[in-house]
Amino acid sequence: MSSQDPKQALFVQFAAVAKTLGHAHRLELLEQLAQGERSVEILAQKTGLSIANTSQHLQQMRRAGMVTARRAGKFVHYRLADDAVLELLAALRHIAERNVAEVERIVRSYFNDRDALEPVSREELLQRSRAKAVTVLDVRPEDEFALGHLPGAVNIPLRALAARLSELDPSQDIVAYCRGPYCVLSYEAVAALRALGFTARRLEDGLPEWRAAGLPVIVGNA
Amino acid sequence: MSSQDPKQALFVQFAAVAKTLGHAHRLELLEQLAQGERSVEILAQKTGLSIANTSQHLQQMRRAGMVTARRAGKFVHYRLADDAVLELLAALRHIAERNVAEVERIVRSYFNDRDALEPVSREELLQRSRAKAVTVLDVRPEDEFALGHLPGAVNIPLRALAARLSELDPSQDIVAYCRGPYCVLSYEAVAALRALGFTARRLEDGLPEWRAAGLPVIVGNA
DNA sequence: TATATATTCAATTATTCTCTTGAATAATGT
DNA sequence: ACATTATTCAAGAGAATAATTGAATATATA
Repeated sequence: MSSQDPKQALFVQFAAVAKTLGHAHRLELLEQLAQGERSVEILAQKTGLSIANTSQHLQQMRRAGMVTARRAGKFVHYRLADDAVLELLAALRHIAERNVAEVERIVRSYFNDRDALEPVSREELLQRSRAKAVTVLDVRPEDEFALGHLPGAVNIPLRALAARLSELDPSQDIVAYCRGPYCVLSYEAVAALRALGFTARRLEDGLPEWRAAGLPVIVGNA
Repeated sequence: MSSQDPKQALFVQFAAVAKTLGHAHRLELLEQLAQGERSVEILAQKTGLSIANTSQHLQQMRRAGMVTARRAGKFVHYRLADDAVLELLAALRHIAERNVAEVERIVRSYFNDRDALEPVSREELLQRSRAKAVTVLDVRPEDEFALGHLPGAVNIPLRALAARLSELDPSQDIVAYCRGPYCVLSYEAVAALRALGFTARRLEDGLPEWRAAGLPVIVGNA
């Protein structure tokens, strides 16, 4: 299979890895896997794909070394193979943000409209959180929260937010976070909370990036 | 074009950028562009692709925001759009090296055989080069050297090495470099020089990574 | 051992991508 | 204006990929 030129042979391999990122469904699966280890069934349910389709995409990513699989009883659990996957995704985002007009348009028209404020940096949140000077709000679904979350975070999924406002202290600043840079949940949450008079901002990025930065995470049971 | 869900719309865009890396020819074009700005014709010649095919691949990368083009007279010069492209390529390499068996096999069977020694780090080379305690040898073709090279480097393309040994001081250590991590030129050069009794090692990575690290580069005229 | 469940495999169809060819465009020089 | 050169465009054949379906495999439970 490998050509005479080893560099060519390597480029073919690298291209195969890159090809794996070249599909929106797979990027969405990777965003889910960045939250933690998950079974095929749950991934299919979260993404709205069929089980067979989900399985095929996962296997393709496994062949490319992007994810690994582990069998536990009836279930096969997938996870990211490497922290470099997050770096790869971050670099992909940077290029698209800075050089693709359509991406700038989407980000401006949707995300900037909803939150003109700078996000809170991880360092700032860490300090304020240790000083108990802030409410850390995780707006992801319960199961993702259970898989791992920020120390001291309160979990109110976006869909339940309106019904559970009483759990939030109106006198304290709120910092909301969710799955990652373009997860809409925290944007929606912050917009809703501000409209209700709360002082709310978003954390930069999400849990996977917090974890990748080596900051403390409360790890739950799969 | 963009779906209701802005995240989905962004994933489609990110996937389009990634798809662009999913072809060995385009990775090779990017390696060339990492040396500096180049015209379509020269890129076609360096890669052995037809002009039309080269042009199409370049335009695809331009649409994805990976490269930019600039017209100068009859020629259109392409260059990398962003330093993040190098980061993206580095992350791609890391994942493939660490998780794809075939890549490990190629690297071991070709590159490790040729050079079991650790490469010289950029920092080490910078110090020894300033102290004039080392010969810095650029084994790329003349035109790539002219586009930009390390300070104080001597340019002897690999193909001319055997004929121009007299230009090298046998009493001084040699550090060879070329286009990047898997450019075979410096591996071949080091192997050949060692066989002739020289003390020779490779620089880690190549010129693009040296430049990306913010280290000094002698820039030539395009 | 028989049955249920989670996942993967295999085959099919529709779609997309690659490369080639020849023509079109854009700038230069006569 | 005309020919020349560099690049891009457009169209088509052939190859690769994506999603769907139903069958097959592997594990757990009765």
